[in-house]
Amino acid sequence: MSGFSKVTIKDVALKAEVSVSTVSLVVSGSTRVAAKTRRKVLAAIDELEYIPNEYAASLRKGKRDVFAAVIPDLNNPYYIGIVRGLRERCTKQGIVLHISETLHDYEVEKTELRFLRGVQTSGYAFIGTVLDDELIETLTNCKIVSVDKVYGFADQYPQVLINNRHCTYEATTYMISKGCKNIWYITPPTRTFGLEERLDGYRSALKEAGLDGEGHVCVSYDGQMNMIEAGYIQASSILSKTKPDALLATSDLYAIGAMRAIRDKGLRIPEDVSVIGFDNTEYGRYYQPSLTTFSLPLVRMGEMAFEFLNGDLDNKIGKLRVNADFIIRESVRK
Amino acid sequence: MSGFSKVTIKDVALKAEVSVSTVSLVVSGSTRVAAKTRRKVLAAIDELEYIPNEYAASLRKGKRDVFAAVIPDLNNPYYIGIVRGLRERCTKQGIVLHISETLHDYEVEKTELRFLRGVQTSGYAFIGTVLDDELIETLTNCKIVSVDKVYGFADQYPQVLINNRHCTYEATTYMISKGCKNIWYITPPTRTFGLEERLDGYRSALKEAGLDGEGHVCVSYDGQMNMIEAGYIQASSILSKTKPDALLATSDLYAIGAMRAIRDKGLRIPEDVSVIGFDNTEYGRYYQPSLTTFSLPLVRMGEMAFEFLNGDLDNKIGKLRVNADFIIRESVRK
DNA sequence: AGAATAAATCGAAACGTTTTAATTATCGGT
DNA sequence: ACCGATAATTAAAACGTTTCGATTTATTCT
Repeated sequence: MSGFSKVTIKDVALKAEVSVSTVSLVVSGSTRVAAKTRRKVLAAIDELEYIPNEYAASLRKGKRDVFAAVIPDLNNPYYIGIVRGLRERCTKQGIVLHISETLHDYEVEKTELRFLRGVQTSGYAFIGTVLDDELIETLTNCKIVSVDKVYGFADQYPQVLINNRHCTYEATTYMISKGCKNIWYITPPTRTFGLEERLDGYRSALKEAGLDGEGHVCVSYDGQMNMIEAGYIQASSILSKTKPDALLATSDLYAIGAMRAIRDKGLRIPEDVSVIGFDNTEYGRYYQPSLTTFSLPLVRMGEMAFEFLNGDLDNKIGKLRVNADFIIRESVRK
Repeated sequence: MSGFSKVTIKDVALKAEVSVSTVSLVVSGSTRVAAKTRRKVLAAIDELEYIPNEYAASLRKGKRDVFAAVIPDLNNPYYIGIVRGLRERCTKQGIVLHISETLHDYEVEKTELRFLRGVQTSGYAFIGTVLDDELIETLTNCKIVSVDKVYGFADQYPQVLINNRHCTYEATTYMISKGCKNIWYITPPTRTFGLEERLDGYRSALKEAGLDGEGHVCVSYDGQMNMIEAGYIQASSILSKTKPDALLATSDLYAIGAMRAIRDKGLRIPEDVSVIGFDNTEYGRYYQPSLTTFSLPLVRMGEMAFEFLNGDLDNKIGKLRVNADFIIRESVRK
């Protein structure tokens, strides 16, 4: 625990018999300081265990490089993958990444955003987050990128998106090709652009095959964080009113809940009902039967978000599409 | 996006026709300012969209209340639950919680810790993290608490622990009572105190029952982050060399991997082999068969960690035990 | 060797707050 | 209507850096 260290740059300067400015130069790795003095300073720093005060530095510099990853839920492996890509690049560049879990709670969003603005956060990655316009508008002097999902006036900001429409289209036609006729779709309320697209892909495929998809959507309730449970509830509700032979879910987590619901009804997967998820989680992969799903390049998506925030992709203000791979496993009938 | 706002306290003071100090007083919610002036200031703040600069404030105040949650892996629901309890309390108190994911990577640990010291982090919660002595020693002027697991000289710091020994003992005797005889235990390397205790509980139960437990441990490799896969690999290796009738795992995630391995061998759960996990994750709950496991008061544990850091539990420097509940479901034979 | 140039170092001013101590305004009691 | 006390306000110093421009020291070129 030790004492009240509080070693400042001044102490170092004193010990190294050199000016404060020189120490600062050394610390920031400037080249215009003689090797000999640098050594002296470094030695002093080492001995005194000097740690630069971030607050003072950032205050003077006018900003610190802080990026924020705003996600709804730490429990969703989907978000975590993206965050990981973001974080790796951040630490590589000495940028601090602050992770904000909002739980879709307005109060939390507000306080987190307040803090983030206070520390002059220069880059915000909103991941699967729908933010109040009012809240978004308070963000000034910074870069914003939206990953996969999207808030109200999102078109003002760059987005990294997956080929949503194509995925659900492919999944649905795949099921149809295996003989499924009564295909239901489990999704949260589609207030977001990405989810809208997914729904659209699903419907198009049904329509093309001459099947009716209008009623075959089951929306889980808003703000539901316990996703597996939500999937269970939604699937149960479907099963109680009809006899589907296929379920398509916008998340592996929904799918896992759904599979359990199917089993609880005494039905078999995939013989009686086929299931397809989304995200290629470890959970789906090791479930029994293993889950057919889409694999998203999550880490890469996080990296792309970083590149936007970091100005590497500067002028390309627009959507950046990323491909999801269809992973065929055991949960759809042969 | 807008311009270069950069509204400072000075601007507010100017607009409200009042001194800088008064604005500061208002912002910090002091009572010694007249209602009339307060209104004026508040109006100015509102109009100018003033956001206090955290850096300046913290620099002046000497510290900001920042706590850190250091965890190895964001993908483990176990850690996330604890973090959530911690975070809730933090935001309630206006304390910022910085989440550090280390992936057990020394370099990451070092840079994260460096940043955290720079922002004068006053409380560190190490969750499931084994930190280098050298690294820990650099932490000064702050509170430290260790949750569930423990590093080298941990006894200097308070810990919140679960009743590990009791859990594994109970799980093992339970399996024995159901007729299991060849019970294996899947655990990561037991460098940590908590895991040591768990192993001990398992061994005691076996010994008491006159069974040999010495060889019946399967250690997954170090630093393995993909826990389900690790469980799968370890269980496969067990199954290839012997014919266990029960598997006990230190995490639901290991157990899920193990269950899949068992199935892949053509064996049934629980008829051929029983499985018990740890942590009571959603995944285990909805798996088929649902997983018998231990439910930990994760959120409460996070809250307790907070209380230590916040000084609420001040003098009690020691271990704080928390009970885990045995959740009996379908994965153990009747 | 001396002037001109380059390299290394330094002093001091800022960055935007909080806080202490001092100043000014307000109030209750006579 | 005045005094003392209390409430409200303020000026100015400090927090620990970075950075600009200036100064000193070393190097190069004639």
